[in-house]
Amino acid sequence: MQRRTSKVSDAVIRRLPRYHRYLEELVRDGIKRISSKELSRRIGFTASQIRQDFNCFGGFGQQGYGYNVELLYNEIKKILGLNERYNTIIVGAGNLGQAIANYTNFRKRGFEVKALFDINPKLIGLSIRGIEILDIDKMGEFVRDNDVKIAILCTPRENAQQVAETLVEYGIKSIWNFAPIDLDLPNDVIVENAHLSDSLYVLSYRMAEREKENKEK
Amino acid sequence: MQRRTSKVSDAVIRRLPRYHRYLEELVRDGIKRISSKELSRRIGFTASQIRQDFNCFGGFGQQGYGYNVELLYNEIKKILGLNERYNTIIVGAGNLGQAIANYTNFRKRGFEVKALFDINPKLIGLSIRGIEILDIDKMGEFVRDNDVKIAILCTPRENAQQVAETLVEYGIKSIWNFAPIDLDLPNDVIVENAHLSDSLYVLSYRMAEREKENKEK
DNA sequence: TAGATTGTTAATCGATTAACAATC
DNA sequence: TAGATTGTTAATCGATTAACAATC
Repeated sequence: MQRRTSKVSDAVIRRLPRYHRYLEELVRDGIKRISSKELSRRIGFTASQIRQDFNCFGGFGQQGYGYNVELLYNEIKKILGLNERYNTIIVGAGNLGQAIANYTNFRKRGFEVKALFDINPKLIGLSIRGIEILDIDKMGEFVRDNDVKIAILCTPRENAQQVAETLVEYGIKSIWNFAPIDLDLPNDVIVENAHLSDSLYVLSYRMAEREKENKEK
Repeated sequence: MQRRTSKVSDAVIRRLPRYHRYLEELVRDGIKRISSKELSRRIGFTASQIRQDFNCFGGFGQQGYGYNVELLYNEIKKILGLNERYNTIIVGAGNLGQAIANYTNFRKRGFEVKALFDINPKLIGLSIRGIEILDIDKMGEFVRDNDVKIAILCTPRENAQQVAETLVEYGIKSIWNFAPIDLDLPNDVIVENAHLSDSLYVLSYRMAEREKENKEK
């Protein structure tokens, strides 16, 4: 139960996907090396922060030279676990669930949707890009038999907690949660929220703030 | 250009939608008053932080009593700008764009999708919940004629920057960006990112981290 | 070798938590 | 009045930035 692992802060972790994106672009553009200064100019973090961030995971650079783009990109990929493949299921085959099943980018990155589940008899039996929508009653069996590592939760808010508990019973340890609710689950279950409405409300907050500023003038 | 407005930090702002959610639940459950201590127990922020956060916007509580749930809920709603209505358009009518158009929750909150836009002739002319998919060439005209306040950007990464620039030319000042790219736009344009893959990668990071911890044992 | 740039330590800044006087 | 709980100031903690020695 000890926690030796020098915990990397959440702030750093949430910057990693952005590094990944920019490094991918550099690779795409055929750029071979980059300094923290130049990366700073592009990505918008300070050079100091960039070096600090990378050094949470070990030194990937070389004094006087900078960073080898390809090497750094591969390291970040590995840190993010993007060298692995993960079987996933989508629970809740409504519009959002179907959209995610349809979204090929995730599959390209190693996240493969093996099935969708729903309670709606009208949906059960349909296929999205060759992925079947199954009865939610079959979920437990499916999880056990198909080495499912991630559940993508796209049910309405009302059902989310209960469905999540069921998933955990069946051995799921990672949930990507789109339902607008904070799941209450055992500590060893990893939950990452994609609360779209929270994000939209921040946008609307900033609009309201702007409005207020303009009035005050 | 002066910035007198006592700027509320991003950390506080990003907690507001969560307060909103919990307060809504309290209202739904018919609870009339709540102390920061009890709210802390439910929401998981410290009582101290809760009081600090609310006091960024003025004192909504009463010593010895706590907070009136309904009043507080309405204040948070107002702060988030959720007492307003906003006309929106969705640009990019692929799976994600369609899913968002279909998602009735946003409309209930005052975000009304007036049209979708796409370049794909197969999609143009179709309707999603009575909302038409129009040719992207009509976008400028539509924005001008329909008091569109928010553009929801759901194009592929490759087109996002260019489409965003066009939107800004037509007067759009707020963009909810689902494309996996950081848009480079004038400072007065409000951009809120909903980078789904970034969120997924954080999940996969935590899985990889867990894996490593287990190995080290 | 001289110049560039990292890795890392120290300084600063901002956000969170604790404490408590004010007051309902 | 006594008890509860806020609003707010002060203390602490953690994250970001600056500085610089190490070194390619």
